[in-house]
Amino acid sequence: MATDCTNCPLRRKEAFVDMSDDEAQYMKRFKVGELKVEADTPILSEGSNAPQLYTVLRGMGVRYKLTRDGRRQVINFVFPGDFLGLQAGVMKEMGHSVDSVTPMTLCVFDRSKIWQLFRDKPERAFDLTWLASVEEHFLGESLLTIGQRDAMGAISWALARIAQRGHALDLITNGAMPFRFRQQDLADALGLSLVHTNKTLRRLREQQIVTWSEGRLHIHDPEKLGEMGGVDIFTPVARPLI
Amino acid sequence: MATDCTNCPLRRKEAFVDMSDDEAQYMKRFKVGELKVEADTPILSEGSNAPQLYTVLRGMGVRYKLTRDGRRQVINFVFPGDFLGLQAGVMKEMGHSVDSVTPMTLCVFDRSKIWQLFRDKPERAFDLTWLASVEEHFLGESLLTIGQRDAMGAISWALARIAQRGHALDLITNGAMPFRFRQQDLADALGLSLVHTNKTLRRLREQQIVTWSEGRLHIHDPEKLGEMGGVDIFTPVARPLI
DNA sequence: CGGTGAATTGATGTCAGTCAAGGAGGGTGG
DNA sequence: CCACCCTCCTTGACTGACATCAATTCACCG
Repeated sequence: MATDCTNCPLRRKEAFVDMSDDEAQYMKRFKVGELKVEADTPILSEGSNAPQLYTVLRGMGVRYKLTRDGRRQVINFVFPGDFLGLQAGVMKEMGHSVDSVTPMTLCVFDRSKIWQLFRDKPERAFDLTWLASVEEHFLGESLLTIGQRDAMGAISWALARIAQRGHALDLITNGAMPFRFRQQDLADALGLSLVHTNKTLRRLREQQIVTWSEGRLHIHDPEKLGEMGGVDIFTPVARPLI
Repeated sequence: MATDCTNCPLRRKEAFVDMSDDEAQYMKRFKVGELKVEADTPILSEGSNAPQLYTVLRGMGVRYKLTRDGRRQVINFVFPGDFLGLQAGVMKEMGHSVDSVTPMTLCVFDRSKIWQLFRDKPERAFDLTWLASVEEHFLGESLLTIGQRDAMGAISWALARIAQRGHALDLITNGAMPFRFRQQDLADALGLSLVHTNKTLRRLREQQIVTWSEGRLHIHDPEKLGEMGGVDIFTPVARPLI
């Protein structure tokens, strides 16, 4: 039933650095199961100390934090191949929550085995640090965007990043990829209001750059989008798969 | 001349998780030297692949990124005990630049030895991942602040975090700590204009919460500041020292 | 003692937030 | 099968927090 790591469909995607058969074999022992969740389900919760770690096999979601007065900051969008729960794995607790947005399939790993991994497989331990660094790198870019760029620039950046990710994951067919988030999710990711996000998306649509409707993101002009967002859509960021 | 890791003055600070003598002994071999830089000196630069990694022994600095049009986003403030260059250590390149703001003393490590560390000292490798996670955790909080909070909330948060760090490092004497940054640095950290930052600081001063002048931060009302910023100043975040 | 960089303060402008209302689609139950 | 409700998207009008512009002060320094 569960997908065998050695046959993991994600392994061959351009989004990830190569994983040897040997490594896949090792990860197979590390994997304790598979979890399917439906859309809009909490997966990890901020402040908790989750006993399980996940790699996203299928589906999308959001990482987010909440303020005391209920405002939400989306940290980033979760795509297949993303590793969830690392913070709980090494620190005491999660710094953010994760919810599914579409139905998801998750590979489940046992948190208690993470230490084994550091002891037995330094290459994989290195990959974990690498992954944390990729995340840190990305968050720095988010910070730059939210702190310094205007709505048009911010939304271009976010959509370009998403398109880049979609491209690396082979999700794009006929210039479009599935993207079943709400405008509110994007607004919360960029610190913008829903209304202003909507109006900015309209401008991008009118300029024939991207159209986002009915859960699909049509990238009409990837070059333009990439240039506006400051992202090279066709050059994926190398990241290891856990 | 150079400080011996086993006698590192940072080890005993509350800011860091305990390091055994054994570990300190190991780090000593890992350390290749010490570097002194004066104020306002570039230390690492975004996009570069630094051959050396540093732990801050003394002094303060800023991590930052620049937009194409020259705007600057300060990622965070660098304090003693911070580890610089991890991104270059595991990925190809740095995601941000680092400049000194005061004179600094840096412990220098050789990037090429980082792999040895993963192979020989899994505990220390684990600490590296831990460190990256702490950083990620912090950046998530920054994102929440910049994206969702207003100027007063954001500045309170930033100053409370700084006070928390200062407290954990024993930098506070008579309710004040050295803080030789410019208002522009804080403004760039929070995505605010210099003018608005200045006016907000004035309000905090008038309310007898904090006073920042002549390179010193006087925290008159830590409870209030902590509450406004959503930070418990007297409970430091546990982080490993590398 | 002119020059430079930082802090400060007031005046003015604007980007984006908030408020409000309508429309489109989907689900449900009477 | 249609009325009702919900969620999400869309659009217009108004408002406000913060940006920008501009000028002054002060400290330091060669």
